Formats: sequence, C-alpha cells, structure tokens
Amino acid sequence: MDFRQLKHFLTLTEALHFGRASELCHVSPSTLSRSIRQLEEALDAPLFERDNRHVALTRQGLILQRYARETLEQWEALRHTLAAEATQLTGEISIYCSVTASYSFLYELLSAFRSRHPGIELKLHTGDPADSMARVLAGDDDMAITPRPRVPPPSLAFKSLTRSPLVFIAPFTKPGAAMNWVPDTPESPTPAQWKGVPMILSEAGLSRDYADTWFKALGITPRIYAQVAGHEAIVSMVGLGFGIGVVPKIVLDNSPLAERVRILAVKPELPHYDVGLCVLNRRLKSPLTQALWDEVSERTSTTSP
Amino acid sequence: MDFRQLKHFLTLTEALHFGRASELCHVSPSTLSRSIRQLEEALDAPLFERDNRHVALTRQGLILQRYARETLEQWEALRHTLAAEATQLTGEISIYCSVTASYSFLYELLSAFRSRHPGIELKLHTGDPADSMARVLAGDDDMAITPRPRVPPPSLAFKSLTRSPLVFIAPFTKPGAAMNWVPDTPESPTPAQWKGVPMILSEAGLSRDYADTWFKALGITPRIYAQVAGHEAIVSMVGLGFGIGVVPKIVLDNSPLAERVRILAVKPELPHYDVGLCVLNRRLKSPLTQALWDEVSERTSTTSP
DNA sequence: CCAGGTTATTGCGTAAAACGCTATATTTGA
DNA sequence: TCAAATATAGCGTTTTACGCAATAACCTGG
Repeated sequence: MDFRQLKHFLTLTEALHFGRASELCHVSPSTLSRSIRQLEEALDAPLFERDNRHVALTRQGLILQRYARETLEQWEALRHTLAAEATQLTGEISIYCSVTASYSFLYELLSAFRSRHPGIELKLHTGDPADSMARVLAGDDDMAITPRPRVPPPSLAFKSLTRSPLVFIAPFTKPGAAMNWVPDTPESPTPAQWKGVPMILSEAGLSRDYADTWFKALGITPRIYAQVAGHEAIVSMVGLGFGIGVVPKIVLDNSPLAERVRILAVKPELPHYDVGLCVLNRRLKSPLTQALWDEVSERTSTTSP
Repeated sequence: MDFRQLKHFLTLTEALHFGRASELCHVSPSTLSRSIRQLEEALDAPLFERDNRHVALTRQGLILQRYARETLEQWEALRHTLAAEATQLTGEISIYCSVTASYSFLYELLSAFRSRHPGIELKLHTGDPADSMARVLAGDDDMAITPRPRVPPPSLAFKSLTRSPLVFIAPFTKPGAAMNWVPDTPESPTPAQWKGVPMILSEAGLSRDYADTWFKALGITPRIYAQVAGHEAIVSMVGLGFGIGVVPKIVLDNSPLAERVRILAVKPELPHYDVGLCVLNRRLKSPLTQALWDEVSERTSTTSP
C-alpha cells in the first residue's frame, strides 16, 4: 500500500472519470485502473461502482476518502515540520561540568551558543570533574567540561577551552596566628618542610595525579588530611585552616572564599591545567553536538585528538 | 512512500539494531538499510544516527515514529471497519411510491427487508405513480414502485410485486338519490350511456392510458370532469359524487373512503395493473439494491426485462 | 437499426525497481 | 594484533510497474 495509490484514489473520487483522473495523475488510464484495483484488493472492498459510462463512490470508498485525505495531509505536515527542524536546529544537549566552569568561562560560551541556536535546549549537570569523562563514555551526558587527560581514550574528542595554572593554596593568616605547618620557603621545598603538612587533595582526577607526581619528584610522602570530591570543597577546607590544597587557579578566581586563602609561590610549579570540552567521536555526527563543537572552535584554536 | 517502509522503520526504532530488525521484518540487512535510506531521502532528514556499532533515533526519527504508528493503526482500523461493512450491509436506499403502496403490499416487504438488513436505511418518497420511472431515470431515487410500462426503457429493470385489477368506480348512492349520469347497464356500454358521464381520471400514467384506450375502443369521447394526480384523490372525488373514476382496485381496498364508492361491473374489463419495483440496471451492481431485489424475488416470481 | 464515439479494462512486451548474496570498512574487545 | 560484529555498497537476478494496443460495452445521432 503506497501513497501514490492513495493519491490516485483521491483524484478519481474528485473527477469520477478514469480518463480525466488519469491525466491529472500523469499516468495512463490502464495504470490508474490497476492502481484502484490494487487498493480494492488490499482492502478487500469495492471502492467505486463503475461501468464504461459512470463512476460512483461506494460507501467503503467514502470511508477511505476520509482516511486518505488525512493521511496525506499529515504526511505533508510532517515534511514541513522536518524541513523546519532542518532549518533550525532543535533538540537537547546534556553537558557535565564543575560548578566553577558553569559560571565562569562556560557561561559566556553557552550564552553565545544559545542566541545562535535558540531551538537547542542545554541541560547542565554539575559535579566533580574527575567523573566527567566516565559520564561521557557511559553515555550519561552528551558532553563534558574536563581537564585534558594525559592519555585520552581514542573514542573521545577533546577541544581546549581555557588553560589554568594549578596552584597550592594555604589559609590566609593574620599576623600572629599559629599555623606552624605552612612551609617558610615554598620556593625551595624540602622533605622536612613538607612532611608534616596536612594536605587536602582531590580523591581522584588530574589535579590529584599532578600533586602526587610533584611530591614523588621531591621524594616527599605527603600527609593526607582529607581527600575531597570537587575543587570548590578544597578551597573551603583550606580557608577554614585545615591544611594546604591543590586546585586550578580558575577555581580560586571564581570562589567566594578567595580572600580566605593565599596562593603559595611553590617551585617547581605544577603543570598548567588544560580545560576543555570532550565528546564521543561518534556523537560529533549529530548536528547538535557538531554545532556546539563549532562554537568552541570559533573561540579557541583547534586541538584534535 | 510505502507502508512497508514505515513498518521497517518502526521495527528498527524498537530494535535499534539493523541485524535483529531485518530478521523481524523477514528481509536482509541490506534491504532494511536501503528501505531506511529511501525514507530519509523522501523526508530529506536523517532518521537514525548510526555507525557499525550503534543505532540511535534522531529527533526527526522520533517525530516520524509517532506519525508512522498512527497511520498504520488507522489503516488497520480502516480495514476492520470495511470488513465489518462487508459482513453487514449498510447504507441508504431511496424508494419512490404511491401512498397506497407505502402502507399496503410494500409495508410487509420492507418490514421483512429491514429485519434481514438492519444496517440499511430506507427513505420513502411518496407521490404520483406516473412520475415514478422518471425519478429513477433521473437518479432522484434509487428505486420506485411503478406499474409495468407497456414498453419499458432498456436501461430499467422491472420486477413484479403484485397485480391489481383496474376498475371503474361510481359514487355509492342511497336509494332515491338523483345521479342520472351513472350508466344503467355498465356491462353493455353504449356511447349514449357514457357520453355524458363526468369522468375523473389521472392526468397521466398507465391508468389514464388504459382508460383512454377503453373509450377509444368503444368509440366514446369521454367528458373529462377532472384530471387528478394520484389515484387516492380520484377515490375522494368519486366518493363526493363528482363523477366516475378509474383506479387500481388495490387503491380502493386500502382507502378509508371505500364505503363511499362502488365498483361498476363494466365490460369489457380493463387490463390488470402489474405493479412492481423498477431500478436502473447499473444500480443492480450495488449490494444494497441487489439485496432488496433479491428480497422481492423470494416473494414473487421473477420477471426480468 | 447501424455506425461512430467514448470509456474502463485486459494482455503483452519492455523498463524500472527491488532483492539477496558477497565483499568491504570500521569499531570494539580479548 | 586479531577476531567478531555491524551497516553499507556493488552486482546479477527476479519481480513489479508501465504504456500501448486491443476489446467489450454503452450511448447518441443519423
């Protein structure tokens, strides 16, 4: 059963004459006759009473006429809907990111994207950046803001958005406050100075990896006071005086607790933290994710995996 | 665009796997792939995002899914509706007849027909039998109760229902009433007896034809007092004493004025009046009219044109 | 009554479309 | 690195659709 047959049928219901209807359909009369016959067989019902002089619609034909009109109208409506969707991108992208990212660099990016593609809905899920890639790989989110991994999985595409130094932070102390575990000369670290320092680090993720590497390079076994999920929480605990932490400077710049902590001028410096957007390679085929990918490209230089 | 493609599409939306969907559709994977491609081309929109490992529905695909479900469901509903209609005849037959016919022999016929075919609606239009064939020929009514014409038009089919004598009727008079124009010896008609008789005849139709023929055969020029449309009106005027009329006996038998008139034992007798059902030959192809035609056959012997 | 015109359908040969099989490219997991 | 799984493209064969020509039936006009 084929739309062309429905169109032939409707034309004949209007013309009630095989010759004229066949002309309107741009087929021969015999083709039209067969088309109608096929419909009648598909439905096992006579649609027209006809002889070589008269064509009249049967009651069954009248019922099919209603159905045929509606179905073809809805098909046309569907095509228009899909054409409109092709013109304007619509749909939903879910993005996983940290709280800091959500109201710092990402805010401006997504604002520009929203005004360019008003039909696209963005769903932000905030959480620990250490979980970001896992969520994308598992398909829980379409995209994530994540630090660039040292060895990216081959199925992921990564594009840089910004770079941030990774810094050691200590509590900001008034003169005379008693906090004797803060190293006197952080620019010249020694095991003796750092072995008693209560460290507040991420549970997992790149900042934790870089901190571990830093200590190992200096032959220091750090005293871990707390392992925390999320850099914002590290800023809080350091500000409360519990210890020293390692966070991306951007997190500090965007924290309301920034005046409660100070950056230590630690040498050697930790590597810069490359923050960007990651997505499954195969998801880049989707016009939606492709559009956001392009938006990022226009703002930064491309870093393809 | 073809229902088979819609079915393939729906199966793939459920399986989200070309191999399994192609099995469910009883086609090869390459056929299914092409079927989906054809739909995508017809709609100029991607319906699935897919690679050799994943198949995901696009937003456009979701829209088509809704349409496809509805359209195929409605098609099945339509088939069931038409199947039900084929089992039980439904529709409308319009019948033209005289008032007498409507509550005499036709009443019982149509009662039986109605209980056999409750889905068929009957529309009765009453009027002068002289108009009955014209109405059928013009398509104003599907069928008509009519006297058998002497030369039936070739496009009409006629089937007898009943026969009725055609009779002369005079006013029923009490002894001593003064009505000197009623012939003394109607069994021996003479021009002298009948020339002064005020005749009340149909304007047209068979009863008029037969009356004219009767008078002509006796060399009588009748004095026409009135030409009336409908036999029932003739009975009324004769009962009121205006003259002598010619009507089918069945009309008299079914008239509330029967006791106001008497039948004259006129010789030679007028021909019997063969009353039946007439219909356009081509209308007999319709299951409805065919059903009523069969009902008449079962009650009477067939008289085909 | 007959001939001509009109109309829907059927049969036939040709063209177009559909199909399954096989090969291919790609991805993933062990 | 290799094997398995998967969607797609190419090819030859089969099936379906199509227009042309013929046919049967009906109606009209001479």
